[in-house]
This record gives sequence, structure tokens and C-alpha cells, in this order.
Amino acid sequence: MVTTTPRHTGHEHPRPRSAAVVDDIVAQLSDRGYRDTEPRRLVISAVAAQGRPFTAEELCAALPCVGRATVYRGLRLLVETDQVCRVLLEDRELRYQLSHQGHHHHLLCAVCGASADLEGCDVEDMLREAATAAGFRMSGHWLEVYGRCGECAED
Amino acid sequence: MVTTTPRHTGHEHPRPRSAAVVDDIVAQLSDRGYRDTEPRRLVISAVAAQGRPFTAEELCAALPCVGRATVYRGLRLLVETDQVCRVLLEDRELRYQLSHQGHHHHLLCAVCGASADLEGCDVEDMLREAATAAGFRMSGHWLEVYGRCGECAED
DNA sequence: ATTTTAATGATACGCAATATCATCGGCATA
DNA sequence: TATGCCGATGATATTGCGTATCATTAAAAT
Repeated sequence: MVTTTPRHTGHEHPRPRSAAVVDDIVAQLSDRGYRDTEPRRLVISAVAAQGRPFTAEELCAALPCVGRATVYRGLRLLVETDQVCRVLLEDRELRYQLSHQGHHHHLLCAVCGASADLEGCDVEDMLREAATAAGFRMSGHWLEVYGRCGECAED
Repeated sequence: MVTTTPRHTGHEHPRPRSAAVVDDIVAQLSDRGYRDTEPRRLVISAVAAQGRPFTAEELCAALPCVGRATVYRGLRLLVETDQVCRVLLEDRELRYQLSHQGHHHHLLCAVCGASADLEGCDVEDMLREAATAAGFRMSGHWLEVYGRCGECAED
């Protein structure tokens, strides 16, 4: 298996970093029984190329060679396998983003659309407690935080 | 002004309680320059009659005599004037509910659809701090908590 | 090479929500 | 009480997101 592409070593051959990300995700999908196809790779590659949260339609536009249904299916698959997370803007527009951690929340800039991960904010326990106090058994939650990033802060 | 309908006294004539709610909301809209119309009253009345979060389409179905556009417009107006709040289910379905307090969050039962207000849960400060730490100025947030209410808790 | 079946993509469809615009009617004014 | 302005209404068309359908293609196990 000498020619197998190494993963996670971080300093492979001078190939675009995104290609490694794509290989990695394709490998994870493969482990779960999903096939390695050309259109799927194109979708993953386009996802990895986005600098900030994007819409499904934006992806479609960026991938004129891939059918709409395939883009949507690919996106759904990536969300289900926790490779991509969904974020909700204030106007309820749904966007997507490569996920870097497990479960976490996002700070979204209302001006430029950038996002940052909320660090050191453990609302989970607090919510679970409050839910219990109200006689509920909490099973999940949805949280998005909106504001302005550092660059867009100046009025 | 002897015949003026009293508000907020809590023990008026034996008229449905909902009528008082409708009058109250209509009065508040009137203060803001919005007209008192028959279709609008019907919408408000139907909103007040709902026992749990409802969809715009459900309202339309409950008001066959009122045009769809009017129902949607009425709902939007009520949200803008903070008379009604919006809740988001896990599948991103949008529902509405009479609001009782100022800003608050909801506990939503995934089984029966009931909702409860989250009491004694002050995430605001926590979020603002975390946002500041990330270089953001927080301007708002969206939070929904899902689970099972007491009645639906038994498996 | 063969076979199985997941994946694809063109397209139709469903649904929520808004836009359009002629008409109606609330309400302020005279 | 009558008048006129303009907000409100409602039938309808339209938009936009996302999914369903289904004949065809191709991944990967044999």
C-alpha cells in the first residue's frame, strides 16, 4: 500500500490543502458506506473552498456541472455525517459551513457574513436545568448569535 | 365616556376573555397608527384562540373568510409590534404564539407541540461576554430549546 | 467481466411566503 | 353627516427553496 495517500500528517506533497480536506471527508464517507463519486467530490471541494457560510443555491451556482439535486443531497449527507453544519441567519436564511468541532455555536456578522465559533460558552447545562425546572426533558436546542465582527464594528 | 370599554380591570362583563385580549391588542395597534378593521380583528381573535404554537397556514385554514395575504400581513404586524412571537421547530418550521413577556425563550415539546417559557435562564450576558471575547459586538440571538413536556415524558 | 445497487441529473412538484394591483373602507376633516 | 385620502384588503400571480420522481450511469464487490 505504498501509494496510498497519507492522511492527517499535515505536510504532504505540494497539493492544494483543500484536496487533502476532500480526501479526508471522502474517506470518512467511504467508511460509512457512501461511494466515492466525481460529483460528490466536486461538492465537497466547493464546500471546502468557501470562506464563509454559504447557501445551497450559491453552491449550485458555483457548480454548474453538478445537478441541483446532487448538490442538495451532498449537502444533506455532509450535515448528517457532521462534516458540515447549518447556520441560520436572522432572516431565517439557511447557510452551511465546514464544521471544525463537534457541537458548538456560531457568531455571525450581520454585515459581512463572517462567522466565528463561540468559545467558552457552555449554555447546555444552564438550558437543561431551566428545562427541568419547567418539567421538560431537554433533548436539543438551536442557538445562533448575531452581531458585528471586529472589522465591521466601526460605524 | 361612560360607555368606553374598560381595559385591564380583569373583571368586566361576561364577555369571552379573548374579546378583551383582542380589544387590548387592537388598541395598541391603534396607538401606533394602524387601523381597526374587521379582518384584522378576526386574525387577532384567531391568534388568541390558539392553545399552542401555530403556523400561518393553520391560521389561514381557521379563517376561510380572510384572505391569505391579510393573514400573513396581520401576523407580521403582530410580530413587529411584539404582540406575537415566532418560534422555530427543529425542522425549521416557523410557528407563532401570543407573547406574554418581553424577550424570552421557549421550550418546545417535540411530541405534542406545547410550549413553555424558559424562566430564570439568563443566557444573554453569557453570550455577550463570549461574543466580546471573540471580537464581536453582539446585537441579537436566536434560541429555541427542544424536549418533551411532562405529559409526553413517559416513553 | 459481470452484477448489484447507490448515485446522478433533468424535471416536475409542493410549499411557504411575498408581490401586484384594482377595490374597499377606516377615520380624520370639513 | 358627508367627503376624501390613503391604509387595508383579497384574488391572483409569482418567487424561491427544497424534495420527489425516474430513467440512466457508474462505483465497487464478486
